[in-house]
Amino acid sequence: MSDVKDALRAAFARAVAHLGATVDAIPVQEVPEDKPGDYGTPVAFVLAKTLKRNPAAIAAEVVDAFEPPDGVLRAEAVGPYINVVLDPAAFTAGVVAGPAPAPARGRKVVVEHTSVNPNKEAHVGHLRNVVLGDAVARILRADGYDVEVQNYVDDTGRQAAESLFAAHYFGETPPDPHAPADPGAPRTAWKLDHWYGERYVRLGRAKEADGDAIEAGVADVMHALERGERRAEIERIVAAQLATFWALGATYDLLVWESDVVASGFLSRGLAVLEASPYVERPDEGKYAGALVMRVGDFLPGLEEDRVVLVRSDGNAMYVAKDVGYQFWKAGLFEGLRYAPFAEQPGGGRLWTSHPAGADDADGRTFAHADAIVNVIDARQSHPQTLVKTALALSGTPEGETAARHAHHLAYEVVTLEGEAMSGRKGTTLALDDAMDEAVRRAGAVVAEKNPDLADADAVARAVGLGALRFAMLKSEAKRIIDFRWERALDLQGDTAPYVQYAHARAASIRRAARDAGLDPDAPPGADAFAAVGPLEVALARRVAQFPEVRTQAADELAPHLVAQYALDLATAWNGYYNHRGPDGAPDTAVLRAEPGLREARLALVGRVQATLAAALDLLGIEAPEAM
RNA sequence: GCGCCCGUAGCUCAGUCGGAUAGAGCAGCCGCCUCCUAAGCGGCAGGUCACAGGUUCGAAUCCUGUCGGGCGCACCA
Repeated sequence: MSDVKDALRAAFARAVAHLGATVDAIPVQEVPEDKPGDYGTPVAFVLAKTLKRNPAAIAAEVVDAFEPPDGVLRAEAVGPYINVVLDPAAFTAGVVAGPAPAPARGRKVVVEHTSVNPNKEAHVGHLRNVVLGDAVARILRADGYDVEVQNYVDDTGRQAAESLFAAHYFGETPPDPHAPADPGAPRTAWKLDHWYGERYVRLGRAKEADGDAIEAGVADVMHALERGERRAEIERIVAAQLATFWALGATYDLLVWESDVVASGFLSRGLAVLEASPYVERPDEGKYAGALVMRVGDFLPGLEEDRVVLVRSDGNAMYVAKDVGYQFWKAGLFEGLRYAPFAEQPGGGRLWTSHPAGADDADGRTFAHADAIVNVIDARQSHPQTLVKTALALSGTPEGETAARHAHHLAYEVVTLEGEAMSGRKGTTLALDDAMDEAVRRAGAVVAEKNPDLADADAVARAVGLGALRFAMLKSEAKRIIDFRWERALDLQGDTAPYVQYAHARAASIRRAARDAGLDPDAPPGADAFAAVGPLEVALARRVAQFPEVRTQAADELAPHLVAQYALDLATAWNGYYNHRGPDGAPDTAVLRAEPGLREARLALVGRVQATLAAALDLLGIEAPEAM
């Protein structure tokens, strides 16, 4: 059924061959609304050039030679276009039977996303990273790839050190993360990421008056972190952050700690590989004396300074060098991380973590060894990401070159807040937890108003509110700047998740009513049930049939917005079908009141629509309520 | 200065790797619930696809240039 386009390509190719011509790839496209036919091809234009003849005449000849595949009635020439008319019964029945399962790709993709500094609460800028990465992982998995989601924890960085030091500096003791939360108290009083974040911002302000002492204290904490002495504290902050991401519906396979990457020797081994490169050197004099630098000018033209520091003259590695080691490991070149369970995730599955005291294997599970790597990282980090990739390519090793070729930086643009840049350092952010609370609150108010008798009102409010938030981050391309504004992010009508969810609930409602009427909505319709379906059903079924190719394209392009746009299109097609009226002004697409036979066919189509809406939403990490 | 990204309706965005009359949502106006969920549907209005060249049977889409906006170019990450 979704293979109709493939079948058409083949059929067109045979007809074209009949004219003694060949075309490498025959485009098959949907026919515009008001033109005759369902699918069509402009291939006659291409042939016109080689055959040096009128495209309309060629189209007519192709039509003559065309033998319709199953599910297709006939072809007709519409000017220079060649359009085909589907057999409504056969096509609709094929769509209702469901799509072919996604092929097993036999390739493993490691998706790294989230990677929020473990020193403060996540804000709505991080929301975009989490939601984008989670959706990409879901899409790749659904499209047949073996997917592993990693979340990198920069536990040796300055930011983590500042938060830990801030608590000490202000003489405050962090709250017990297991103590029951006081519902009335602000999160900064009991949720550890918020608690530390508040101290972190306060410490930033205190630097003006007491900079030297703070600097010394932070440096001490950084050294302690490098020795792994304060890992437990960072782990508690990470756990607090994860609670938020889990509530959003994201899950992970592995936390990779920077300190473990370093301790496992990936940094030094990565550097050893790079040092063998003719592009890497250690100058004795000049401004880079004593540092290890990489010369990238041949590969990245136009740089003011073509040398990049990998290891500082004081011996400390730069982020780029550490990341090269990490990326090598992802690609399977290095071994040696140890693993321990970190948590059982509400969304499913055990979350593992790298850990110095862990085991060599994780219950028989193998991490890394990626065939392809996707790094979901802010577009502002494009430059260092390019440097990492260049370093892999410059390593002179086939593995490094392969890793570079299959590493993708999924760059997303910033999220501004009401037109203003956010700063975690200054504390001018909107906490993700607060945004989620507000989204659910607003959705709850609408649920109470629209459907006061709804049984699972709270669960529906969560699904709708969080769905709206996620959808707002996903519906346009990653390279678009998003300005977070309450009215738009939490809008519940128009091009939003609730619009799609509502269409889903409406379909579910019909199936419920069918059950109440003694029908089995899951029973396959009889062989001749589809005889009475017409153009309205075909138009809807055509939309449904697009789903697998949308999913595959979204996977190939790492572009969840394609799925979001498709979900809107399918919901629109379904709503239009549902509300359709005949020439007499009376509804003409009723399901349960249709004559027997047609009734079963429509009911089955509605079931397929519902399943497809739910599947599309699931790729975006959005729940599909049965009622709302 | 150099590099990357963006410029489509008043606003926010889609636009099937060059195809048919450029589509949605929001905002505005007009209609539709004795009918399976009106968070919905139909209609009206709104466009020199930033600008100028070029390639092509055909360009919002590809190439060159210009203008406007964002980001990046540390011994930070």
